[in-house]
Amino acid sequence: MLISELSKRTGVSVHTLRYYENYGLFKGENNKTVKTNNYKQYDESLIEKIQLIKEAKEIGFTLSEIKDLLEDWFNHQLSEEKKIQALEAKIIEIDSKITQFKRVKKMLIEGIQDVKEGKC
Amino acid sequence: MLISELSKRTGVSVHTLRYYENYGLFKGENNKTVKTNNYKQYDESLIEKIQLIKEAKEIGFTLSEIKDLLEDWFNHQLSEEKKIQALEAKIIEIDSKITQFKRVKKMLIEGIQDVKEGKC
DNA sequence: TCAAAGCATAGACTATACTCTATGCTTGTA
DNA sequence: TACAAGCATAGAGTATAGTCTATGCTTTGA
Repeated sequence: MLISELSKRTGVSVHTLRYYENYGLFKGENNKTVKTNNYKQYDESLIEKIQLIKEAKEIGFTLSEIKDLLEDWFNHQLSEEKKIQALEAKIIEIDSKITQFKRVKKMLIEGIQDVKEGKC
Repeated sequence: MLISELSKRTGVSVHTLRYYENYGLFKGENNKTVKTNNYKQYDESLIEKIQLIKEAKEIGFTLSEIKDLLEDWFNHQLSEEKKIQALEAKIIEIDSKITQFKRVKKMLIEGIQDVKEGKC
């Protein structure tokens, strides 16, 4: 598919998709059978990849982190073991982030208590 | 205390503290008994407040969001009920963020499965 | 007492992640 | 076939959150 379809199907603007592509998060391919233009083709599998990028960004991962993860994940040179290590490292990061969220939640709950006791 | 002590005790640089103060996250007071300078005094209670700012930032809250929350929380004009509402709203946001984290975690776990099955 | 360290304000600079504009070529449709 | 819409690259502009520099006054300690 071309970039505008990718944009429609992922909900990410064409501009942003181009930015991501230049950043190195994914790559479209020039269709070599067509010589009159240099339009890029984007693979069906990118839809899922871009959904992951969106979600990862929303939970605060930087593009740089996402890039590193994707590069490991889809690197055919990398051993299965190394890929799993990269993914597991991210899962551990997520777990510690969740812990941090719970800590802030606790602070806010304590804040509610303080307000109820007229301490604020 | 003066700003450098506040910096040491919170681990936030003097520059960043000034940035936060100008942003409106908290306020130091000029000591009116001293007329030779305009050094600002920072209250002991700010330490906890700044810890909260740090944690909230680390979990992805913007300074603008943090400002709004603190303004409600420590606004003496605001009713107890409204304060609790503001705090509860943030707690709900945190819960939905945690859900989102778990969703990304699930994606990564599925990624590990795919790698193990040779799908990547 | 005088120099270093600390305080204040103001403004310039940086990084990240977009977002938009300009320009030019290609494609598709009335 | 003409012209709007789509594609591409390049580069400028924006918002957030710092981070740093300049300047000048004040305090403190050898």
